[in-house]
Amino acid sequence: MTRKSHSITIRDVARQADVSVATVSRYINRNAPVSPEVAERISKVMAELNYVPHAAARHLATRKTRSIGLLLTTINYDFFTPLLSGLERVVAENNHNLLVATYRADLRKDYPPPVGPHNTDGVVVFADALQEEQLAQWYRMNFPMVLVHRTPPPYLNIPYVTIENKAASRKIVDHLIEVHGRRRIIFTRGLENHEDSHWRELGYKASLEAHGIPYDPRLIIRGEFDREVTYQEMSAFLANNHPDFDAVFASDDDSALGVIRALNDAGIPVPESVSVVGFDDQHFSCILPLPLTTVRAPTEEVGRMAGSQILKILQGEAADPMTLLPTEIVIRQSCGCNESQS
Amino acid sequence: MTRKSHSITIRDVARQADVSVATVSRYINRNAPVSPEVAERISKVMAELNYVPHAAARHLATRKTRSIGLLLTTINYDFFTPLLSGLERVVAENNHNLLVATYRADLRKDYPPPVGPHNTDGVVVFADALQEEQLAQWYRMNFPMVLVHRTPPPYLNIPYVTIENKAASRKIVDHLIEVHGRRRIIFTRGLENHEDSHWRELGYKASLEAHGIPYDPRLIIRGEFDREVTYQEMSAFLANNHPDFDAVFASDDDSALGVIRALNDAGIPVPESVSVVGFDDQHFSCILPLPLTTVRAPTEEVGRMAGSQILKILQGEAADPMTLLPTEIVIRQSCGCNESQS
DNA sequence: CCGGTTACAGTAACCGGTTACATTATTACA
DNA sequence: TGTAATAATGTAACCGGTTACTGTAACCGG
Repeated sequence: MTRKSHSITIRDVARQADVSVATVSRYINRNAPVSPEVAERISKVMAELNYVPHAAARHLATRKTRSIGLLLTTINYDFFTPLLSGLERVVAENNHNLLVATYRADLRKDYPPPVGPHNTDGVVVFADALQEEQLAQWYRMNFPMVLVHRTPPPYLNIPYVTIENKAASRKIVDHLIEVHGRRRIIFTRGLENHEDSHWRELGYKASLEAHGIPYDPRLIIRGEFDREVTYQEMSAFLANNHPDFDAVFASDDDSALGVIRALNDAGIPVPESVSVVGFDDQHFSCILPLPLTTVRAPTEEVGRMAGSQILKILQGEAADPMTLLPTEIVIRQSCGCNESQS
Repeated sequence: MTRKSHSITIRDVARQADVSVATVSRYINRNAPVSPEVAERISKVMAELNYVPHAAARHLATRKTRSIGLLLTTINYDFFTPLLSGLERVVAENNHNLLVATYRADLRKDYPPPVGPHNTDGVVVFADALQEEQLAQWYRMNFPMVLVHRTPPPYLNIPYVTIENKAASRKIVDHLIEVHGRRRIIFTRGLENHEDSHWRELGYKASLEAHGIPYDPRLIIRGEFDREVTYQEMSAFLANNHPDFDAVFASDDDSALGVIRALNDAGIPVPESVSVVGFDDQHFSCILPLPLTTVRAPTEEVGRMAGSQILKILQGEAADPMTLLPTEIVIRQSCGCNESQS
């Protein structure tokens, strides 16, 4: 293994262009005047030598990494594709890099998060990838953060971008009740501690209450935003003698899929006997055999907004404390309607 | 904005623990013996001060960034989720960071790639995110790379991991011909320059030839691995008076979806009149109204292998020049079969 | 008891940039 | 013509780690 030949430094360029390193640096950063002839010379030498400034050296000197971190709990769901895509775009457009990492605060208490002040200028934190204590610590050292799909605790003034969960949830449950006359509605809960799940449940309850339908805890089942888990749980629910029900509000589309499969297995006709609705409007939701009635979540937009907020902070501007993106229900057929809408 | 208070350096730790910075460094890296009492002291001070070593300083000194780059052409397809997920996992398990970036060599000729020797220890390059010239340059300075879904040109000895495209393509076309008696088979080509597409086309041709079916260029239509593009192209094909056909081999599942939609629009019954098959076996392919007959591509495994190969190189071991992951055809219903298989 | 290791620790150079400060030449203006 | 401002550039300290080199003391076999 030959020694790393990428050892062309700014001094090499300086020497060859017969100027000082300071001048080269100035030329590169265009932060001080450089005479045209000298600029020309430097530029030529740089091209010849194929010189690219060493990022770490630059970071060390400027104490900026020009990269922002994204902390996820997992990448395993297609849900994250648009989030990543949106975020990456704006980050790249602003000449920053994106460090993607997964971290489960609950599992890796002993290890520090893989991205943080030591290697990024700021991070975007998804849901509960980080625990409050860590957020608080970074907040104290005012390290730039923005939370997505999570509200900071009241004493931490961290900008966040999330979506309207409760109103839309309420609306979609209203739809089940008002349009389809459903009254015994199951809710498949998302992940523990996951705020989206919490709000969706509140919307569900609000709708029930508004319609004078009593809340029945037996109709709440575990879903964890996971197709398989929901399938298992729903199957188990159906296997034992269970309370009546005539609809399911799944906490996300993946979960809805699990529900539908379990119902199919049990020979229960959907949507005739049981309406099923989801949340997110993932890519697959409109191409299912029974297109899903769900709530459209602007996930890519969440990514973009998170990016632009964190960049704002880095530029010294104030970020919007809260960015709440609107959601809308999209009626397809799994609720029992037969409209076909994109 | 108060000055960045993350200025706790190794010297602070050293002072407070009453040792030299060298000793602290040794303790942190465990690369030289440190007496138990001293270790204890350092450890305590580090915890108290909440010290985290500054990555850039470390990078500069060691000339290692402990991060690896992933260069994609886009993140916009769910296809990338498993790739990312697999790669991130092994990278994280080996205490490295993952820098995700998109880059279209063809579009941004003037800009250097966002990840490279200046900010990573090695990169994983997807398909044609980089042009040959850039690969060659990095190869010359022996910068660690591994290619995914791309074969390096013969004179560049770069490890690559990809999947068996041709054999599987041939097999799936064989299936159309032998089991379903199809003989006029459309191929929706993927992206120009995209090797997968090329090999799949070769498999297609090989099958035709083996069955004595003449190759008809009029049956090749543009698809670009894109649902929408394929839909448009297929619709256009159907709109004008077109040669007969009785099957479509789409270069990927997304494309297959576009095909099916166009056929549905035209009132052509699938799979009765026309068989449609795809490639990749994406998440959605088995939950479609007409479950897709396709080829299972182990994309997550590709991510994992790419990760382990690049890490091997970083550790000075030799990587496998080629990692060819097997694919298998999965028969569902869009070809006309009615087996139901997961 | 002695020469040679080994364990442990400190000093300071170095990684490759940025930038405060200093210097010189040129221009502007009274 | 003299003085101040400005443009263009150089020198060298500094960012925060790592590590080569050095030194001391304890240890080891004979």
